[in-house]
Amino acid sequence: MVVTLKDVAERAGVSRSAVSRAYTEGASVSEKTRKKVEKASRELGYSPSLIARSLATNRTKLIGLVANNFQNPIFLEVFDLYTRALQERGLRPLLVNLTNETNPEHSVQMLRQYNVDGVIVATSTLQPRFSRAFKNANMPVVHAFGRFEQGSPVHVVGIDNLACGRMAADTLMRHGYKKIAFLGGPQMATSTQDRASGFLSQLKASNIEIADVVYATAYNYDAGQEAMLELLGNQQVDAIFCGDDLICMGAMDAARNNGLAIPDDIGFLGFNDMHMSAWSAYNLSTIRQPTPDIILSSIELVVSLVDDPERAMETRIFPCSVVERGTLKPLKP
Amino acid sequence: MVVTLKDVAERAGVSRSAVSRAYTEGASVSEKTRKKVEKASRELGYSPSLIARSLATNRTKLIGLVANNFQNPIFLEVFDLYTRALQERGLRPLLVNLTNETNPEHSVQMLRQYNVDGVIVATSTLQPRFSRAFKNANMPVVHAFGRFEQGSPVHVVGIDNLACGRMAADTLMRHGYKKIAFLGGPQMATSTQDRASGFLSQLKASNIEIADVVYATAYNYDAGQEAMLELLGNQQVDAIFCGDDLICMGAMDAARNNGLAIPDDIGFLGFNDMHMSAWSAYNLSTIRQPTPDIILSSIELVVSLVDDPERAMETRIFPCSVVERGTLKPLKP
DNA sequence: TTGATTTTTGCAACCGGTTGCAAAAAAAAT
DNA sequence: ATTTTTTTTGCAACCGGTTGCAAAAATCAA
Repeated sequence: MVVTLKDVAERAGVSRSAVSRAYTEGASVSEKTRKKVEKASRELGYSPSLIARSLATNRTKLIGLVANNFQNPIFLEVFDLYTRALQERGLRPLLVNLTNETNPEHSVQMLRQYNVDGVIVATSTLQPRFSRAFKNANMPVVHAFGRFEQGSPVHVVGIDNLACGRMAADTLMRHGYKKIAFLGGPQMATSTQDRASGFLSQLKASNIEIADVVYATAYNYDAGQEAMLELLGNQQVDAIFCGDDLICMGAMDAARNNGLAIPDDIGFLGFNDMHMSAWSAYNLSTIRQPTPDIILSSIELVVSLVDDPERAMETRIFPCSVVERGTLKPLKP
Repeated sequence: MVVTLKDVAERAGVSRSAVSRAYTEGASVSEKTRKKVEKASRELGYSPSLIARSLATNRTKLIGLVANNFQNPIFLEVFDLYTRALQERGLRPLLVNLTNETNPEHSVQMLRQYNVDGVIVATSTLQPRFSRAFKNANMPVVHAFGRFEQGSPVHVVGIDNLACGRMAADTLMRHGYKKIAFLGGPQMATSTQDRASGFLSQLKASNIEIADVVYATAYNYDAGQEAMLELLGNQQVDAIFCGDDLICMGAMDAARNNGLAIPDDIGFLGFNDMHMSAWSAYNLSTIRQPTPDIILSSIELVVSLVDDPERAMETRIFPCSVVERGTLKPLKP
């Protein structure tokens, strides 16, 4: 039924090892036998079984891609980049959806059963105990979009959320806003905490008192809308820094539904610069996170970790930048 | 280093077969040895290797999930549902990104190397030769969101796009529109062709002449916007049926940017009912595709195909429905 | 031509499980 | 207590590859 190494070997009149070697980069085979093997396998339509190879080599070419937010379109961009970049390197993503999962052991189990070569945790909202659990199970793990901190037990590739918070504060002040609020993502997410803390400290440093701080319950549109309604119930504000573009869109729609004009009555600054932020219905000024850089770098890192698990702990931080669009009033001259 | 069957067997004082059987549903083991095995593997932290099991059983529990559109957020909803539903059944999705891929053999290669148990092609824009190539490579394959047609060589789960096109026409006429245009997705997609053809035939049956027909070059926002600009250059229309919600949003924004009010100057009817369609910035009237039903059904089908590859060819069609929101003027009384 | 050196090859064991088969043990029937 | 039947167990082969090692073949040097 299915063509195996043995069939090819017989047809080519060589040993099984010879066939195996013909398919192994840098193995010791003469040009003559390689040609014979190639011919035979072409005629038979042979393609080697990665499963069998995995068993022998203890390498599966599978990378666990762990995510827990399938509501935010930014993650479609993330998956797109990951799948393509992994594919190009001959690796395959094994997608693990941790929405509503609370027990790290389950996920460890899943990934270990498939013997993944490495794990990339691609989210900023998963509790650190998950990546730590993978680490403890002896898998090479990289936390992409994770928190940047000293002495982290896992490799991190991401951004400096504190610096980004400060950048957001500077941007709003530069645009002349005074009554500034923060509308963050879920409060237990480290990204939210850091963005908030950088933002608040920078305002304080300029002697501007924060007008309000609210947190959305999730990184999605509905939660943004709800949080904005809560905020509107409080005192007047003239600008809001949102912890995420999607949340920001929810907030903007809530503001408009309450008769507020953007940016005349109220300014918005988002975070991420997802594709949709450029849509004219939002035209969102935002802080861009260099997603492709983070993704590529996290792949490089996890790949190198496979060959050298004891590699020195590393955190790679990429700079963010402000993207000016239409949700902030023009700069003071 | 890693705990194997043998280690557990030794510790439990039984044979390797006994351990294997303890982990196999319905195998012949006494309660006593099962307990011994459980205890030993708990103490050792054993978890069986699916790779090794796959080699022996010729079942990998991997399902190839083939997609080619990572720009349309509807696919994030699709991935979410697939990953969770597969996960619940002890299966894992192997995500294959076919953006820009033109050679079916490449994808066949990939999936065969990993010995996937089955393949779900989840897209309406992939050329049929791809799913046929999988089929020819002897993999159980289901085309979700595929074209419904007699004598299809692969199993299909989806909707009747012709009927949906007619439903769209009826809806627009019911709302009193007369100068109606069609703004489709890519013209070579079967879904586009069928929606167009059902739509046009139904208008003709009511003696309404179609005002214009244009096609977006991709199922995404930018393409929708461009196509709308093209359409605006032609004669006046008062309502548009778009072949996809995302395209529709692009078109709506283009219309608004040209000073048109929705639905007073121009009405829009979308397709899919993605989450975003309910956002107040669009509040899109649309035709709902029962995505969860299609996904669950396609999983059931591919799973049953694994055990019975010769199963009679089947096409499962789910009904669509109209979701009335705010982009069509109110019904005539 | 002969001997030394390098390259290529095949054997056989191994990766970590599953499973058909026959023997052993347990349970039921006589 | 003995025989028959049923259940449980271990042996050994197998799934489809890889790889260390020693033998064989090819190449080079003298």
